[in-house]
Amino acid sequence: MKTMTRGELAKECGVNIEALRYYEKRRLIDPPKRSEVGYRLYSKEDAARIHFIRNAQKLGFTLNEIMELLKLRVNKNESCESVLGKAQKKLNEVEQKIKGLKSIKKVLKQLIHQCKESTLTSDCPILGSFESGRKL
Amino acid sequence: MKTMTRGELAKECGVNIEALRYYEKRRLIDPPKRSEVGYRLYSKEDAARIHFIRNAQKLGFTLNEIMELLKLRVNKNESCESVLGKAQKKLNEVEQKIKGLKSIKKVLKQLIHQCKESTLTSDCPILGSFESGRKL
DNA sequence: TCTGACCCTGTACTATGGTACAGAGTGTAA
DNA sequence: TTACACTCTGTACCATAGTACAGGGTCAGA
Repeated sequence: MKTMTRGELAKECGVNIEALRYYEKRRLIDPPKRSEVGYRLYSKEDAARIHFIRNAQKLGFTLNEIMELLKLRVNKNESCESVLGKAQKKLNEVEQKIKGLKSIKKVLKQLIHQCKESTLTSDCPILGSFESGRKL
Repeated sequence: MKTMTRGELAKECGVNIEALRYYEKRRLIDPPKRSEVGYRLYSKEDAARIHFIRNAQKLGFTLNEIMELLKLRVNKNESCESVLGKAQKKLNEVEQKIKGLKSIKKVLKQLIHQCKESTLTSDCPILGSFESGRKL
C-alpha cells in the first residue's frame, strides 16, 4: 500500500509537520509504521483522521473532545447506550452553539441593515443582545 | 446607582474573580470606578458586558474576536462603510460556523439513530463522515 | 478591638495547542 | 562524493486565557 512520509502527510493535510508528532503524542493518531531507518510511514487512513481532527477543531472542539468523538464508534468494547449518551450530550452542545450563533447572526444582520440606512447611533446593538446571564 | 465589588460581580457572572482583572488588562471592559480606598466598583453595564464575553466565548470566539464584536457599533468616530465591512466579514464567519456545526449535528443524529437501532458494527459513522479533505 | 472575609498590586504559574531548534542520521540527484 | 532536502529525537519556546499566590490594606460583626 502507498504510504506517505511525515512531510508529505503534513502537506496533504495542510498542517505543520510538527503538529503530526504532537497528535501522535496526544494519542489522536496511532503511532504509524516505520521504515527500515525509522521514518514514519503514514497511510490514507491517517490522512483521513488528520482531516477529521482539523475539521472538528474548526468547529470549536478541543483535542480532548475530538478524542471523545473519535471514540464514539459502535463496537464490541463499548455498549451502545454509552455511545448514545455521549453522542446525545455532544449533539446538545452543538445545538446550543448553533442557537447562540444564530442569535449573533441576527444582530449582525440588524447592524448591517442599520449601516445601510446610515442610521447613526452610539448604542451597541451587539452588546444589547447578550446582556442577560442566561445560558447559551 | 448600585455598584458591585469585584467578588460580587464575579459571583453574579459566574467567573473567577481574577478573570475580571484579566479582562480589564485586555481592555475588554473599561477600568471601573474606584471607591475611596481603591476598590473597584462595577455597574450593571459591566455585568452585561461580562455576560456577553462569556457567551461569545462559548460560541468559539477568541477574546480578540470578541473585542472586534464589541467595537462593531455605529458611531461618529467610524465611518459606516468601515463598520459595514467588518460586520459583513463577521457575519460570514458566523454563517460558516453555523454551517460546520450543522454538518456535525447531522452526523451525530445519524449516529444516535444507528445506536437506537442497536446495529452493532465496528465502523465509526462519525469518523467516516469527516475523512475527506474538503473544507467544512 | 480583633478576627475573618474581602480587596489591592505584582508576579509566577498553569493548560492547551502547537512551533522552533539543535544535533544527529538518511536519501537523492548532479 | 558532496550538497541539499528530508527525517529522527529531545527539548525549549510561543500565544491564549486564565489561575494562584505573596504581601499588604480594608471592612463589618462579635
